[in-house]
Amino acid sequence: MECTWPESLPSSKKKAIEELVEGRDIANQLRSLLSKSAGDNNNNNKKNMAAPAEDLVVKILKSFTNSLLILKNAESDEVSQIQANTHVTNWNGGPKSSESSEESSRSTTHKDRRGCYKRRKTAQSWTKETPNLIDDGHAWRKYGQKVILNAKFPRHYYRCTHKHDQGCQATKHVQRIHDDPPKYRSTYIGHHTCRNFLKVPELFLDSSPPSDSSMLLSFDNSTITSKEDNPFFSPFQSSIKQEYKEEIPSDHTDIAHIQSSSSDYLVSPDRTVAFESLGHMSVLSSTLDSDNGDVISGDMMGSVDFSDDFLIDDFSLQV
DNA sequence: AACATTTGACCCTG
DNA sequence: CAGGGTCAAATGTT
Repeated sequence: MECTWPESLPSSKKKAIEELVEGRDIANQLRSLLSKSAGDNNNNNKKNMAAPAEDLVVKILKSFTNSLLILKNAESDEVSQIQANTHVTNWNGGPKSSESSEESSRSTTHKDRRGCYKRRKTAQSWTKETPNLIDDGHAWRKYGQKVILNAKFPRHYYRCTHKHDQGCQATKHVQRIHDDPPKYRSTYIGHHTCRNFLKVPELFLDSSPPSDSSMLLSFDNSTITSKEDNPFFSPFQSSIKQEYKEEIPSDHTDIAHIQSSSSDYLVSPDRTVAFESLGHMSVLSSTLDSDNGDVISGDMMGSVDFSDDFLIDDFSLQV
């Protein structure tokens, strides 16, 4: 499949974005409403608040449903689920040569002492670029570092910590690609089959205004992505301990600082409110199962790892 | 002691 | 053969 995100958004996607923006706005209203409600919830106005909140929630769900339908009907819909507006810049779903350059086409043979050395053949990969080093919620273990030709910075190779105990084949490599405005390109290869990351009680739906520092799932700057795909996914767990230390700019030298700031993105009371309001209203599954099911459970599913709780939350919201 | 990182060698592919 | 991905011994950290 072609993996590069089109230069100009198709009109259907623009429409989808409009819908999502509307959904966000309504969610903002809902948030205000709920916060007011929470402010004086020991009064007797529970019932007053319930009706308009419900109405707004219905609007949100409808808006998201429309978005999904639009996206589903768009060409290359599987990409759109992931890439619309995100930092993801490339998706390698099949034989492709530009960026990953890692496409074996021959059989691999084991050799002696390196034992089970086996280069991944057809694993899908996708890249994203982030200005920060952000925990993505998985436990990664560094297994190598290479100086790359024509690259100013070495490339760091990570595999899932649970490669051995759970057979998780996910790997990634991260390379700093810009210095001044720090920019890191992460390439994820394969998907996680482990379930190591801590469950996230909140839904990371950014229903807050753009002024909010939250980035995850923001419909302005990014979109719903899988946890795997989203660099801001990781809530509590710092999965990469000593990553990038020689490349981190002076003001980011403190790993702990970086990780805590990523947590700031993630733990947003606003999103918690949104989740608690919406989480039980999952309606989408039927739509997705009937139509997008192939996308979810197929290759894309495999590569992006939608098989977790977070995925469920995501799609529950999108209705 | 257990686990993670570092690092040079090995291996694969173009 | 060069470049890049992976392995695993050595070393560091908790």
